[in-house]
Amino acid sequence: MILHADLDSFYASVEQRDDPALRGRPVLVGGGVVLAASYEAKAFGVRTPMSLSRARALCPQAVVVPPRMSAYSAASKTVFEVFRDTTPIVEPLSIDEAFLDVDGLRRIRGTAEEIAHRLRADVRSRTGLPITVGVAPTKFLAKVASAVGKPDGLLVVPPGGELDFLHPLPVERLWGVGPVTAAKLRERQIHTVGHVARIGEAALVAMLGGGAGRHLHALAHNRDPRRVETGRRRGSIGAQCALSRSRGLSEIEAVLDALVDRVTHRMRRAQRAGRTVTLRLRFGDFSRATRSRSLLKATMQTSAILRTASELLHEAAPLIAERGLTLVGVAVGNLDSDGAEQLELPFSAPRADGLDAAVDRVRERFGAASLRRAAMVGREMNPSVPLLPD
DNA sequence: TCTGGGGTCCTAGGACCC
DNA sequence: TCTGGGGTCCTAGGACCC
Repeated sequence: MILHADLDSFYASVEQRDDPALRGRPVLVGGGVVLAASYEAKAFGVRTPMSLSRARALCPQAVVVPPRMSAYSAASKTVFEVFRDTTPIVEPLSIDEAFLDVDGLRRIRGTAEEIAHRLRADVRSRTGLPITVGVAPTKFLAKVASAVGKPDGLLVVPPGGELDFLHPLPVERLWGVGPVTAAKLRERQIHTVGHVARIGEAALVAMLGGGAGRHLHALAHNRDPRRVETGRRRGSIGAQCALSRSRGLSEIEAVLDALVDRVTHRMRRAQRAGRTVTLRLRFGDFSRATRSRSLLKATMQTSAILRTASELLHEAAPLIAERGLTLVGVAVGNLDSDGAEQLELPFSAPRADGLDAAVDRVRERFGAASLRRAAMVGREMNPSVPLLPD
């Protein structure tokens, strides 16, 4: 059985924990937008992400507090310690939720339900925060169960009872159904998960495309073979900033400079180098665009990443002049996947067999594309390195 | 419903390679 | 000289998640 553990209104709960005056009252955490709302505020229809002005209109008596990210990080750290004390197989999903695999613990720790019960009590006593746990045979169903069990609850879907639980739920409960897909389904009078399960895979594929169609068909039948995976690493690190008024290119460059600085600082702290720089843009009409470029070699150097981001920005200048910019962001991806670490590996091994054998090893291990890249990197660092025959 | 900041995954075409 | 099938990588966009 799999547990999905999800803290309730995480940021708002931390605020209520740390300031007794906020307990029992509607609390909104946010700046321009609601990042979290306490259950007292949700009762008035406040949701995330909703503009703060609209949230105040719905719930005038709400207390608004600015976010304190360091407090939330600290609370999250303690919660994940409780998770890892429960089972070594923990897969974090975000700052406030994770999957836990408790198969194999039965003889020492009891049934999944007993473990979940204790987990909730441990989180409560060690952090003072409410948490909801869903228990089910699959990841997907455990996540649905925790959503249905909120707030401060425990919901177990017993083996054999999966479809009875799942089929009456609205289609929006399916993982991967957002506003666009929900609208397409509702257009065809499909409102429940049970209905999705009945209409057949071919019809879903025709409606939503191959990937999404097969995915939803499988979930609606509770077919989800994914294991709880430990040790997953992020694929990208980024930062972005909404712009309240239109600015000239030089002002945007200054913002970009600060964003790149933030990103590379985080990359160095995480010891990750990246090879693909992506510039994210959002315009006055809320349309979006991305521009990206892959470097020859993974880097975490501010200068190299800023230079690339700046080039991309100038290439997008006509688009920005035409539509006006409301958000700029930068992300670095391809983290450590194909960069310096791998390219250096075959050459650092002791070798008496010379360059040709090393070239063969690189080709065999990483493919021709990496070999070309290695050759280019080599020439960049030392132009006297001969060009390799392919 | 007038929209923050951090991410993931999928699709699709074109370049290039064997 | 022309052709094909299979594969990787790059770029861009889009939907979705918390």
